[in-house]
Amino acid sequence: MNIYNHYLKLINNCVKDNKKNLELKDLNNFKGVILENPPTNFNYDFSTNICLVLGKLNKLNSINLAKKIKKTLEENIGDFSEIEVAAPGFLNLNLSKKGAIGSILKILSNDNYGSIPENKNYNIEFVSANPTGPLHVGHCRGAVFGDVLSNLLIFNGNKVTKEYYVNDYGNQIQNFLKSVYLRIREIKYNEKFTPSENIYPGLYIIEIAKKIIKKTKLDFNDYEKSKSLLGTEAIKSSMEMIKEDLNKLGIKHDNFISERSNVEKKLVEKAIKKLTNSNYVIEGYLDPPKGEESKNWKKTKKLVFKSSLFGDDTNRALQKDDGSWTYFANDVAYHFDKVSRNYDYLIDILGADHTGYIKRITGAVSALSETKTKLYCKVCQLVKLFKKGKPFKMSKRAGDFITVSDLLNEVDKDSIRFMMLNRSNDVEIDFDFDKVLEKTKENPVFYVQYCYARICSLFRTLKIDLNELVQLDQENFNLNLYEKKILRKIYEWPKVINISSQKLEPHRIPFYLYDLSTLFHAYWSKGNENEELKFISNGKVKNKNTLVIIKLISIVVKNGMNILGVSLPEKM
RNA sequence: GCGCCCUUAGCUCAGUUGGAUAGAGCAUCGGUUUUCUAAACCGAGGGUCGUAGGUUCGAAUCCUUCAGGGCGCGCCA
Repeated sequence: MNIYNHYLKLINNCVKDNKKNLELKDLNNFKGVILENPPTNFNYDFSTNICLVLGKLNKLNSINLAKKIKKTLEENIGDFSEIEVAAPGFLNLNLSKKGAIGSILKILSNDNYGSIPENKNYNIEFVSANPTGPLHVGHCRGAVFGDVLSNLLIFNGNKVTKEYYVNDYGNQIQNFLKSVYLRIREIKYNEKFTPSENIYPGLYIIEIAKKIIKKTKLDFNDYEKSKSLLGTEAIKSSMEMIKEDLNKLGIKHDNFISERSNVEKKLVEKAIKKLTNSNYVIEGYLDPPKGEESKNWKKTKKLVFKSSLFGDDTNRALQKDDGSWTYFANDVAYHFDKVSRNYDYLIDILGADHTGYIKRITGAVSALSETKTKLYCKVCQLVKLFKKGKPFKMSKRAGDFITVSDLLNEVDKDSIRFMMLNRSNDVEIDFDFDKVLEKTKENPVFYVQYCYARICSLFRTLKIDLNELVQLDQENFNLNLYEKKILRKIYEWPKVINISSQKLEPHRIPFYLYDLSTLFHAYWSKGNENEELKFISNGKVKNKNTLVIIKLISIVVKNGMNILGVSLPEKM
């Protein structure tokens, strides 16, 4: 239920019906006409630019047109109590008692107020961290982002498959397995472990090694012979760590797709065959890489994807020199698999360092699906850690990077989730440990949670179940300024959801919830200054309608926090 | 050199898909509590929306130029 859309339609239809009287020839399907919340100091429920848009289209003076449309609306729509013409041709409108009651009842009658049913089928791939160790903070942002985006899309009635692509194939995995092997030798045979360029120094490898020693009876005297078992056990053990961390963050994927098994299923060949048939893949040569001089580059003939057709700088190799598949080739195969599973949309959540990858992979999806499936790539920028205002460095080489579990030891899940979303994904986050731990207004999570806790406390005092239906007092319906402001904010909620899901930008939700909470806290505090504005007197609510407005806040806050996956304590 | 992202108050950032007098938080200064939870509220100051053009009734938002910052630019994943 979107109140703006409801009244916009009503207004548009009314104008259409009175087209002749209004001397309008061209309506252009009301393109660009909007109804929205006016700037706060105007004290109107809605404002519309209809006269500006139609005036321009029909070469009429906007103010004169506005005066006429005002009259027409007053004669035909009973829901407005007041319509103001404002320069340069805006119409500001206030809902009548009947109109306001109608909107409130509509909101109350809808369990998922704000939801805009789309009924599409999405696949969203996120995290997909290499199974070579635990998650670090960098993964955390994409993880939360993907999860919340999924929640948002589900809230809008879509089917969403949350997927993790397990990169259990390729050189990084080989390095990882070698590292585990060396650690096993260290423990079992007291061999000195010396980190080198391709060997992972991280101490977590020791834990994995211990686990594998305990679990198997192999002697680990020959790397080649141990490799297959190492492969399954070490990767399994990594994935367990990763899943545990995700679980602590409240994230659960539906599918884990293995790169290795895609390769073994010959999916790569199938995908490439399709692309070859449609002439997107050719056998050819690539130019040497730009940027830095590379030492080992050789010009060899190989299979190449024509990603330059899709705006990429250059075509991309599908094979390495030795003829084996590149990471990209395997990823093309994976996306071919996704395309063939018939989703309406694919979404990939990427880290900032993968920006350059977008054109080739969206190109591949476009080619593989014959432009039927659209892939959206969303990039999350870096998270910079701060402690007591100072940057908190982590070095991957030394293996002392900060893991998600380190983070979770200090900061609770709710704060992490909220903070990771309290920025646009295009902007770097300064994540300050100390600020997140604060229980003040400076920490937005607590501020919103506190708002809900206060509402719960209010209902507790009144001995009314927050989940019960609260009746409006229609006879004495009269909202004060605070309530009107809150109600106007409540009207905005479906719009926030709409834009967030259309632009795949969930960060709008925490900002909105914060604003809504501010209005509530302000209203609440008025009771301290003025006894009249207290909600309760002698254990009973003074005005049922106030209670309904507060109930509306609780509905929206609850829906919003559910999407964010942040808990809402009833008492704080 | 090329591609993507960013540039809005002293600091960190929003900005409703082109609308009215550009908004929050922090910081600074000043005020509010025998409470329906002060973990809160109220007030004040603070802006050439990076630059220069263009599009139009109207631009922080769209187009172009330039400047500054970040990320990326193997057949690594």
